[in-house]
Amino acid sequence: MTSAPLPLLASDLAACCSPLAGGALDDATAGRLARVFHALGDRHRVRLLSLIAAADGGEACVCDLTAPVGLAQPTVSHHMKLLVEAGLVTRQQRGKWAYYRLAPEAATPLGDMLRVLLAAPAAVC
Amino acid sequence: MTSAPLPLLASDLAACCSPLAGGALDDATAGRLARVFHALGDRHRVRLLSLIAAADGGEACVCDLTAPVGLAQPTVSHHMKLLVEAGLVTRQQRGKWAYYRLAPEAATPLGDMLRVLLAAPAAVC
DNA sequence: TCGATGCATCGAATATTGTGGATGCATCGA
DNA sequence: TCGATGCATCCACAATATTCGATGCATCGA
Repeated sequence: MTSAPLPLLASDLAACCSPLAGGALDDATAGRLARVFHALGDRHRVRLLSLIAAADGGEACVCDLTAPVGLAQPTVSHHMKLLVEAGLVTRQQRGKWAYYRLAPEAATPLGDMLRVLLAAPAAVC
Repeated sequence: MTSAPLPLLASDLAACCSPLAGGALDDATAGRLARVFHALGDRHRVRLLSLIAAADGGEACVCDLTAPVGLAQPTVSHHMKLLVEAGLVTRQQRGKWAYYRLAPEAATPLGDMLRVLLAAPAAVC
């Protein structure tokens, strides 16, 4: 994983959708998707995401998250950074606190799925 | 990543859905989801998946995949193993060839999304 | 102005992954 | 029976990720 504020869920993926090679995803598109999936490929990050989704007001600060996931504050901060870079979460600094909430641009298949999974994991069964 | 033929997409996730902690995913469920996402968190694997989806008859053998992704055969074999273990793909040995196809049990939010993404990446825009 | 608090970043140790050459096992056709 | 072919596994190396203590920067309340 490198960097780049990462587009992802919606808007910027628009820049992708280049000519498909025989119906299959081209490498660039695959790479973009993989970056989001990669961000979701850690149980702590999935947990963080769901904690935010379930949080009061749909937002949470790092201090709300460290205890539930059982990780140190710098570690949680690191994971949150990855989620933000993946475009899955937004960060808003309000005074002393940094509030995270699910990215709103998730009006995509991926976003739909996430909302379903995070809101009602029973639907997966 | 450890092992376990991994359940995933549908059926076995049924065993999950344990009592949710305050609306958030419990650790075990998060772990299960993360395992699937992790498998999708590599651009080559996303590519392999889409190549299979787009392949004639919906199935492909390793020999069909090495060239498009530009990886050596052992490497492709390794990635395919991960996809199978994640429950995203099934493997069927027919004579000399091993045929891979998308797992059918993908009648889940995750599966729906994958089908949309792989079939019509334009929908992501 | 000062101490306390919330977070991000840095740095370093450790653990996981991705990768492909070498190899071995089946299967197939001759 | 033999050589060729398709794959998986083994092994080792390089590249990445995860984790957290130490540290620094803001902000807040007194």
